[in-house]
Amino acid sequence: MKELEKTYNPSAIEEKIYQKWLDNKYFHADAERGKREGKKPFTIVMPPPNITGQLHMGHALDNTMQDILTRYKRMQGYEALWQPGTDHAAIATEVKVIDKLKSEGVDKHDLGRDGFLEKCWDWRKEYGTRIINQLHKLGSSADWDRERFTMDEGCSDAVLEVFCKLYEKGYIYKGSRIINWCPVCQTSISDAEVEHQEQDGFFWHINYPIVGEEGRFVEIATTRPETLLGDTAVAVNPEDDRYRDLVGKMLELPLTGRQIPVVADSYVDKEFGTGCVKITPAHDPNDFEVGRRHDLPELCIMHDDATIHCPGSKYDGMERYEARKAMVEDLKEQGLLVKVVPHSHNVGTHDRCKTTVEPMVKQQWFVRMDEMAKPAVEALKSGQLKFVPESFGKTYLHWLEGIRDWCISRQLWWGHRIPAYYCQECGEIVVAKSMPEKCPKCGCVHFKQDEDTLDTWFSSALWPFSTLGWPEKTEELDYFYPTDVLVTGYDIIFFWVIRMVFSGIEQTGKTPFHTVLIHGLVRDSQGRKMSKSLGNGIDPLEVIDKYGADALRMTLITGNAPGNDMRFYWERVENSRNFANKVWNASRFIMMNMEKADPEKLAAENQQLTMADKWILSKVNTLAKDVTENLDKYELGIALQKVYDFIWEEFCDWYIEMVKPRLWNDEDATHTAAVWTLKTVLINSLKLLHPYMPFLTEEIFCNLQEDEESIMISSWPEFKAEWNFEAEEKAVETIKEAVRAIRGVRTSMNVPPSKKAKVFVVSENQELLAIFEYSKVFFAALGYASQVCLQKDKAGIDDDAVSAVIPGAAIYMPFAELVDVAKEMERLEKEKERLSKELARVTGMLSNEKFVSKAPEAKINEEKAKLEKYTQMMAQVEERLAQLQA
RNA sequence: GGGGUCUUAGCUCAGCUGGGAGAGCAUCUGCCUUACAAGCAGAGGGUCAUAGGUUCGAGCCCUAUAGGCCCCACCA
Repeated sequence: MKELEKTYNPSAIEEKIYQKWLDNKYFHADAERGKREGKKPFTIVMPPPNITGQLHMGHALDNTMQDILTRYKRMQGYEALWQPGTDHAAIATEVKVIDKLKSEGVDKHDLGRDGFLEKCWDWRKEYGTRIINQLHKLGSSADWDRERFTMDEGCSDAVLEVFCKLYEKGYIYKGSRIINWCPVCQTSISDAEVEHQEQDGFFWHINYPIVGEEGRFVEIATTRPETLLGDTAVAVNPEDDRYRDLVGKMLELPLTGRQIPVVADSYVDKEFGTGCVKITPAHDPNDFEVGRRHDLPELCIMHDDATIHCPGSKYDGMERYEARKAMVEDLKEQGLLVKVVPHSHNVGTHDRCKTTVEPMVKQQWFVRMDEMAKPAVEALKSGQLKFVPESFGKTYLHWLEGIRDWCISRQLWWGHRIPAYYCQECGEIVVAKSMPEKCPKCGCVHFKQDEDTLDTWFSSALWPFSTLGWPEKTEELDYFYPTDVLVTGYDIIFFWVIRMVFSGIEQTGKTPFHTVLIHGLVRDSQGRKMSKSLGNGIDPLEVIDKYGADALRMTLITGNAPGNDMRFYWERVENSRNFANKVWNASRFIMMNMEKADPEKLAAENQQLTMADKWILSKVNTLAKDVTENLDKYELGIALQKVYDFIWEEFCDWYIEMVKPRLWNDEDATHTAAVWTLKTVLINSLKLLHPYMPFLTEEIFCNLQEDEESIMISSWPEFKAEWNFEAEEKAVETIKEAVRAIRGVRTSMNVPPSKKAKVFVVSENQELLAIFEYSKVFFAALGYASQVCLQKDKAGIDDDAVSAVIPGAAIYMPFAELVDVAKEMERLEKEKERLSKELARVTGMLSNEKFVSKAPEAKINEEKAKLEKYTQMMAQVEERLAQLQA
């Protein structure tokens, strides 16, 4: 057996251990093996990190949770697959590559499509594995042999398959609709990618002259005067008496000389603004709808970079805000600007670059959502899909119920190119997995593929099954799909979770996972979001470097409930590190004692277990049951807290201290039993801790047992009936209570630990005395006793001995020279007060007829037992007080 | 405008189906006791936001109020 260092040093072992795991293929899940051995599958698909990404705290949390679940299930005997991979991150990567090229003085268009894509693949080669390597440092036990990429061959096949199927079904269509346009990224984006930000702006009130009625105007109010150039009507509410006569009349659109009609549409709110709304169908989603209802022209007045497109006008070519300024000036000059009122309103921005989004009418590809949303809603309502915590199910439903068609085409080069081909002769659109041979309509053989690519989420929506080989009928798909749990942050429910659910149901007929485990954000110590611009981000790799991966993992899981944000404190990492060190040192102690033990005796089946041994076995047994239950309910934080409390308090602070006298005494007949129990309980604790702290537990587990290969492939502790010792549990609790009482008294009297005292335990309960008799060895040690005397009465105890009362017994310590009678009485009075409070509560309950008649019997009996206990203790305290007063 | 969520010790947060309020850090008091000072033994500290209600019993369930945070939303 190897001697352990005095303090745990994670950096010395983590890499070595991880390499061992990799070498032994412990992370590898195998469908064939699982089937052959009759194992149940357990599957998690890793949310694929972007190839542009670097490990941040969000990843660390997300992956730690997944790793805990995977390791737990693997130890339970499941064929556990944690399917990893990376995402091509269409727009994010394209932007990064463009930036890189820019720094080299190269423009994307200079390279051409193929040249640019080559640069993107170079990027992927260079950075695609960076984050994967960082995930290794965290201890992630994903099956790296199965690592996938959203643009690899298989995933791309899945994309083609889905696109073609949905197109045939009529769920994908190409159309001219209003979409969100990012003028900086020069692409359309989906609704989910638009962030609404409250901005201070103005309401410009403008008069539109009524044609043929000199001096009469319609006053409209707008927050975007520059879109005036695209107005093709003014709308009023049909119920609005003020403007009833105007409907059907023509207005002269200022600055353009064009004439536009007044239309009536119920969309207009009479109470808001002036009740007259300028309608710009090509640049506002609402106006677009109004325009379609009234068959209005859609006049596009902007270029893709958001400069004004208005040939023949002075504003042509101006930047949008510059044009606004100029137009307001001109309106003012013409006397058409009525007033300017400050007004704050929501502005849509692109979540990636924060540019104000420009709604535009463009030809784009869309996924029809109405039909596919229905089964996704049903999946949740029927319970096939469950969110943890449940409240996020409401978010999910709410979003699905209001869902609009999904714009999936992007004017980017990096991504899956849309498999639509246009006949060069007749313009026919053919959607197919590859370039068609000839046009089904005209027979022409020249085609041009659509220039656009797909939204990056189109491919990640297929991730749970595309990674398993779909659309091929692979063994993996058959065995591991549907997957079990999806772990992700609440910020990604709309983008990803919803799309995986409806895609999974549509393509495979099955909900892709039964549980979505949601976590929150890791914030800085002041509760702020960690961000690059604030510079407040904490690098997980730095934490691992300083304190070890296990400490980081533990910090991220402790004291956190699903779905809640958490704050990151270095103090908390220190605490985690301290715990790792505690486990380390306890193990070190145990190993030192194992060395001295007789290996043959230690290996024996029948150990001569003492009360204390049975107590701790019973405790670790219950712990295994509890932790399992909590893990099954995804209560990772609670489960860890229980392991922590058990190891630190019960095992280290109590049990180890209890067995020391036995270990130091070679003559003790139960010496080996003590070592055996230490080892057994430690091993079980390590196993329960392993999912959380894989490195530490592996290192100790293997040092402790040279014949064991890895804790990873050991079996998860299960509750054993033969380790259930209720009587011993109760007995040890009594001893602990006595020890605590003694320590309390000693501290309050400032007795130094070096000063031992004779301890008398007085009780009329023979059974109780027997327990103390049996526990004498460690009771004396823990209670700083020079000698323990057990007796039925107070014979031979000095009147001025210090005393304490526990249920069923009184404890006396003769500290003649130290006793301060006044202080002693004060303490007893305090105890009396406490007891009378308890008694009042219990008697109150028990004398309440309604309680007695309605509460469950177990509860009533529990209270009755307490009444007895407190009454008895009270009597002893009172007796002692009377004695001192005498 | 709609929805969600939170308010518990000085700080940050746990608290499972309702049955005597917990942790870490911080504070105070003793201890270098042969695994660990990254430690040990004690202690103090809470009208569980407020007001009602349901219940034998509420931190937990219901209603309202106040404050904080988040998400969604087409009010120009």
